[in-house]
Amino acid sequence: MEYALMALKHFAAADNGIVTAKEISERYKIPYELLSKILQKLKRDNVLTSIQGTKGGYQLNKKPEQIDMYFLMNAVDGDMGLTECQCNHNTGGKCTLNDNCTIKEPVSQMQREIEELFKRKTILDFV
Amino acid sequence: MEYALMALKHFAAADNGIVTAKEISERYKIPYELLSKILQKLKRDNVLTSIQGTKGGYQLNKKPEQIDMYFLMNAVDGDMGLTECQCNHNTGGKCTLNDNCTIKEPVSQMQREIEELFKRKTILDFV
DNA sequence: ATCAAATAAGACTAATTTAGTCCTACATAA
DNA sequence: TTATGTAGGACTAAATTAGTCTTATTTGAT
Repeated sequence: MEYALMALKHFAAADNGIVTAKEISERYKIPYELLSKILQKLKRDNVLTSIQGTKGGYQLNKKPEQIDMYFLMNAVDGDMGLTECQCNHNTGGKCTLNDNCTIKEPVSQMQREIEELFKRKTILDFV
Repeated sequence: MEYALMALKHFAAADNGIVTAKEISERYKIPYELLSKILQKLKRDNVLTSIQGTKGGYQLNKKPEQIDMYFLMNAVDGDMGLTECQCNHNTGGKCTLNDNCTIKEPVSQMQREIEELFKRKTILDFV
């Protein structure tokens, strides 16, 4: 996650310029292949666009203020959740405790509040 | 964490009564030894008191509204943090990226906001 | 005294997750 | 045709975590 944020901050500062994975990797001492994977995920979720070949690289596809932390965490780290069951709450989220869980409602309430907080934070807050 | 919350909800409902690990474990189908460990942690951090021997068990040591989620997560799951470096921020928190980290300030700002949210939530919200 | 029912706690296991590496394929500008 | 880039799958090693096993200790009751 921190790698994604640092990279996106860099893209935001580069202001629509094309930047390569190698540049970012060297500049911030982030393992190249690991960073590549992260940038590919960001591309897959349309946060970045990519240009292949020589003179290729990545480019922001959204304004910094349009990229929020909730979206980012789901894109980069996978579903985020307060508890096990809240993790996949948007993919049908099965609760392993089933009938025995006594805290479904307050937990999902809290999950909503966390999500709101994360949705309010955008890359703009990181530049 | 969910086990701790369910247990504490049960204690709150039992209203200062003594409850054994076995009771809770059977009632909610929580593995006995695992639950025991959790209750011991809660005791270690003075959320519960324990009474040994026959007729022993655990008892709430604070009012539900005095037990907040931030404290709880630290007690049960260990330090909680948005990022690696924020995890042990109260134990000197070393950042593995050192000088290369470009997002220290906004990350710790966000960490503070998360902590505030967690501190506002107490067991009272779960009963 | 002894027994049963409880907490206390350390050592261990198995499964999962995750950071990071390795390798190969493909795209493209010069 | 070559150098430089993205794309992506397979793999490894380390850390984490849920859960188990075992042993010790406390204490009320018979």
